[in-house]
Amino acid sequence: MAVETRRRQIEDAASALFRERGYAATSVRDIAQRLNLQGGSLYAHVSSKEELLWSIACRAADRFHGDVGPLGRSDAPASQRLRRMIRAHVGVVTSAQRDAAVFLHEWRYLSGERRQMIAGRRDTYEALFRAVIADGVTSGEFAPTEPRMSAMLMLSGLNGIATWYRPDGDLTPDQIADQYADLFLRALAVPAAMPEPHFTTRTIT
Amino acid sequence: MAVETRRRQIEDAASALFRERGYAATSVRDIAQRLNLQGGSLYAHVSSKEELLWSIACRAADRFHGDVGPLGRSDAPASQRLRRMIRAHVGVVTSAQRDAAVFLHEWRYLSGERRQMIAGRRDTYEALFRAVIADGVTSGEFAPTEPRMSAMLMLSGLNGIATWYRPDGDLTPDQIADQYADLFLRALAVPAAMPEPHFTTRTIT
DNA sequence: GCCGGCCTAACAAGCGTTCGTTAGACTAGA
DNA sequence: TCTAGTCTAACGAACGCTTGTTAGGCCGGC
Repeated sequence: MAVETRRRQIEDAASALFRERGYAATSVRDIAQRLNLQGGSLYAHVSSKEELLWSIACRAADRFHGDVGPLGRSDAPASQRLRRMIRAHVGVVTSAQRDAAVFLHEWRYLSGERRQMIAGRRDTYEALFRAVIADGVTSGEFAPTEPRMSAMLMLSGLNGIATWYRPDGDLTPDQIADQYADLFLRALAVPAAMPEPHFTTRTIT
Repeated sequence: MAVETRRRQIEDAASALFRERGYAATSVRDIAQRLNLQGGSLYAHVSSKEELLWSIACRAADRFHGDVGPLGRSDAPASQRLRRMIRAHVGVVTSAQRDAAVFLHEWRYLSGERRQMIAGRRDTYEALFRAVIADGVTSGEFAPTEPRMSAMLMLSGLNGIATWYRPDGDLTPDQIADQYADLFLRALAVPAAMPEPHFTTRTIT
């Protein structure tokens, strides 16, 4: 309990510092100082600096997959799924901003197996967006496009939010998400010139 | 001459390493090793590690502003300017990939005045995109949108290319740029459903 | 013979991590 | 109720190593 709490405090302080200064530029003593501890004292709760990074990256990955994954696997129309995913993704990025930034940018300082694991979860997550876009294309909801590229574009854009979002800014996460979703969905929409004969046009290969 | 060349070699090696491992995780000895030198020997050509980072960030900033800036300030229609800017930006990102990545991600390890200078050039560059989008909106070429957000989205997407682009991949920079431009311009386009009446619709695309 | 370019050697500072120790709180037994 | 034992959380010093940087000397080409 008290141990658990302390551990969380350490992870939170580390998460903030890793985001502010980067993993390599943050020392164990920096983290300890935020909690008014000595450097060595952290090792009662943590087995190494890298394991700390690993924990933070994992809990961020959990949130992304947990919040966004199910929305992508529902059987709603692709455009609807996509909009919901975008909203959820922006939700994670803004509410767990520090963790998200660590997951997105600092994971590469992990080594070996741990690094591969996070890379794998990243890939799986990206594949989720690719799949929904591909679904929309084959169902005729979206204009033909290279899902690989549009998904990368979308995720780069969404992840950029973690860089510039400020909780005290004048835009709520949902406002941002909706505007982004509008832009993306318009980018993917089939040109209205010759409107599709409405719904269940699943037959396009 | 020989000095200039050596200096360039050092900058290039440093640029590659800063991109691969990050500035803080790259040691002066690492850089020297790439050129079969001893760590201390670099200091005949370089006054500090940070000055090296500064040089690399500057030359990247020069390329972005030099290649893209003029295109944004021409008096062509906004959509045309934007497409050209995107192509040029992707050109820089792919042809000076390492420098660009350093400019985009490692500049924050600069301190004091130098850091502010690069941040300023970044802001100016972003403002260029915002301005073109705003132009397009007021001229009726683009649907009403928040230029701040659409510009951030665009730049996040374009800069993400620096992360995943591989010169030996199966997409040329121009192909990537065109696909991205298509997506962006469709996202910004005024809905064709009820076309604007007047405004001398200068042909888009 | 000078001088640019590189070497080796050293420097102080800081790194992640370990370890013996301690202060305080809790618990059990007499 | 005292006391002995145990547990926890942290200290603070030290370890071996790496960091950025400096200094002095050697060598080859003008």
